[in-house]
Amino acid sequence: MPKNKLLLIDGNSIAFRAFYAVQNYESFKTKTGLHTNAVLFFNNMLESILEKETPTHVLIAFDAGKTTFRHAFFEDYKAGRSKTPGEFKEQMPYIRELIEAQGIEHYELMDYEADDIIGTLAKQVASDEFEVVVISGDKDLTQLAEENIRVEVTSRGVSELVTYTPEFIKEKYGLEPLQIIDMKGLAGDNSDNIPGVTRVGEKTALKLLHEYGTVEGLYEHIDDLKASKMKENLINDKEQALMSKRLATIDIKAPIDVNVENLTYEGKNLEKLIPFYRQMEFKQLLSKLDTSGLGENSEPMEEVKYQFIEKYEDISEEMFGPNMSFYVETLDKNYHTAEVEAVAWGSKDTIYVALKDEALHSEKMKKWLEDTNQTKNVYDAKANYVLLRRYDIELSGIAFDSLLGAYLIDTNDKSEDLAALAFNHEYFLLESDEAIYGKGAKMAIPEDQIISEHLARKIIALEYLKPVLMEKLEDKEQTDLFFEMELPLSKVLGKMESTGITVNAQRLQEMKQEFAIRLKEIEERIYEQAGEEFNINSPKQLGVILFEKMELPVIKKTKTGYSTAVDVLEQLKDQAPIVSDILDYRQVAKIQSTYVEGLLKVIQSDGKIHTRYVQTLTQTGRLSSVDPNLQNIPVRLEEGRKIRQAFVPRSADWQIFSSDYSQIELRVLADIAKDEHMRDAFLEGQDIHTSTAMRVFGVETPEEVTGNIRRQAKAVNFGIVYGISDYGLSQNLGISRAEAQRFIDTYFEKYPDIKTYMEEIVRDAKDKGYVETLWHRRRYLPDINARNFNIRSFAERTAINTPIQGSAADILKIAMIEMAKRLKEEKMEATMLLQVHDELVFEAPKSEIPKLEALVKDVMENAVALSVPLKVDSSTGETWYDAK
DNA sequence: CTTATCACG
DNA sequence: ACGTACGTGATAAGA
Repeated sequence: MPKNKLLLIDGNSIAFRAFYAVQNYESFKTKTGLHTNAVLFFNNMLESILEKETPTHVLIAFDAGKTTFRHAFFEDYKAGRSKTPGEFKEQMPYIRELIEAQGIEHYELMDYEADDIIGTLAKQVASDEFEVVVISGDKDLTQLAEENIRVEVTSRGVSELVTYTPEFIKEKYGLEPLQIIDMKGLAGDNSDNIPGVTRVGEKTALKLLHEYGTVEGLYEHIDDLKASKMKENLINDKEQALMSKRLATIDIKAPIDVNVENLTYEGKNLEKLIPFYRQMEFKQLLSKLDTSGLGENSEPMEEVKYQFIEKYEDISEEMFGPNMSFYVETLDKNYHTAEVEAVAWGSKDTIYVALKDEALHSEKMKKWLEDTNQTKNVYDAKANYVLLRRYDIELSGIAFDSLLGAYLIDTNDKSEDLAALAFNHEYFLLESDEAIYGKGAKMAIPEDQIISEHLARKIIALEYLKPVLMEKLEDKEQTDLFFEMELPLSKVLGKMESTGITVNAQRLQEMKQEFAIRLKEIEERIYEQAGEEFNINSPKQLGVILFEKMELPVIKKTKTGYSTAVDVLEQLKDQAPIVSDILDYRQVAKIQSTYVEGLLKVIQSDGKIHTRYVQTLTQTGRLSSVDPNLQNIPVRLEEGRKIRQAFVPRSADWQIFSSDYSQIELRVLADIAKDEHMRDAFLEGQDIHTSTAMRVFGVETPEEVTGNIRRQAKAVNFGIVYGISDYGLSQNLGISRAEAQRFIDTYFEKYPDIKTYMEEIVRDAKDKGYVETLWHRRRYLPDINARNFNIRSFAERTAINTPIQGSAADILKIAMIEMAKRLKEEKMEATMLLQVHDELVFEAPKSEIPKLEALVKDVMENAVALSVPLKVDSSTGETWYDAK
């Protein structure tokens, strides 16, 4: 019969170590703002110990009561400890809950410490039949070590354990385990405020104990010691030494009421652990749990039933119907070029799977996908629109998209695939793509049956998700946002992505040559001034040259060394001409590598660039653009702006047309905050920054507003939108903080409604835990009640900014949908190409431009009705550069 | 795979 | 007193 093994864990000390296992515990937090770092690391540590020790019995002991029997003879026991942080305290109840869910007993005894419970039980139980393992973050426990008691002490946070057996203690200190108490008696312990003997530390104590064995032994022979300061101290502190020893002695006769037979460990309690992990938002841990046998979404899955389609000719009309789910698998994220690995469709009990793109060659499939009345339920509608278009299929009749739905429900959802998304919505039956295909270099297609089953299960997950997500959308009043805005938009965006924008590669090649020559020139000048060659692109090497070799003053540092960012270099420009050259080099090198070479690399065989808009990423509702990013093509500096000359219309007699909203965020703010002064300025068509300048700086007429004053007012307006701070504004304007604060004070005095809005939205966010746009797009702000000033302030600024930036994003989305509709109705050739947050870019036959201009203006300005007018500025040109 | 830098709204 | 503006993506270095 295998030996029994009792695991005894010091709950308090491990919890404490777990809490301090990470520096920044603010990033471990639930949506409602509860910290979870200690719970998480406690859990991880517990699991790793259980796995390593495979105990038959487990108990976790906790301290209880404010005073223990130790306080009875030493008031100041554990005094002077810094207060435990509230972020730690709030997690203690959850740690107990975790322990229960892990299927483990915990115990505490009034006025006793965990040490005493552990000591008593360990000594009771340890025998040749029962091995005992003690886990603690505290070395005190090592006094318990004996033949059948092993003590493990954490080191380096909670990641490693050091084993204390009698042999180890002998080797390390030359002591028996029990002499650990004598060592504490003499040397004391700062953390528990055990005094020990004055000026005696670990080293002296060891020396004395090697000689005399115990504290008592030492005092018996105290007269043998040579006269010394130490001897005096020992004599003076005799009582204190004896008391200290008593304090450090673990009570192995505590009146505990625990029977080891009740401590058997039989594994996790999944019924408790799953909801608990969910509450803690431990998604990683959840996904690793074996959830088989737990309710209907986690029933052990017998083999999934599906019909395997060998050849597209085998596809028949009976295989299709309305209200089915559809899924196309690609391994590469870029659906413009990705190869199709498998296609699946069907409903809960009838599922069809075909490998590769076989199914997409079926005319019946095409007919079903294109039929608006044959509704389909998908994951990532936009990807499907674009990908199917490559097979000459115009997807239509999309009734639901789980990816889009989950994003609206929680913009924070970082699910990498359908399995993770489903998991977040209580569906546990789908394996992750990573588990099926692997990742990185090891990514590969498994055998036919594995991938087919995986796809079939995806269909089941999609069928499950639709009603679940719909209900959640309804709860949040987001059904309109979903069905009227995001879902129609996905079709419009898909069209734009498929269309792509024509790029003049030759123009880019010319620029590449020119820039290469210029870089060479600047490079040589830099090397000459530096007196050596080095990698200018390396901030590290550049820092050495500028701040060590050339001894320029260090203005700012980064975590890793000297900062060489623009604002720093700008300040150093006058001190050494090399700095200007470096700035030039940086500017040109950026344009060359990111834009000229970067764009050349992504021109497809059709001579166009096809970006992908990520519709489910930003926290505010904006789009983002990847592969390549076409939303950050240079415009501010002439040098870079020339890149836009390479963006051209599809044919010679067409033109590029661009329209952008003027001051859309400030208009949205004026509307949301109901500020009459700002609203009047917009209603009267005034220049908003001039108007702000007049009010804030007390200028009588617009003519008197100088360029500089307007610039400052503009910075204040920007600051307002971002959730202003004196520091931020002072940095931006290069003024003092006090001055910046005066600007802000005056601004709020002149625009009291803006001030009220900011206060109200922050209060509202603290109250509800989230903020919303005008169209109910929601962003949760778990940090809004954080105790840490910086973290809380950041959340407060976000609360101010998100409804503004987000509502502006909503407006452009509405305009885009309407624009696509009108272009179709009017049967125009003009095509929408790009969206850059407040700007839409089109291409159109020259002859159509006047009509397009009127139409775009009408659609954009009337997309929504705010209490202030919306205004657009438009321009046309032979290239994107010329449309300015 | 993280850090610093810099491009855009 | 605390130390920052809001939202993104791509590139090159250097662990």
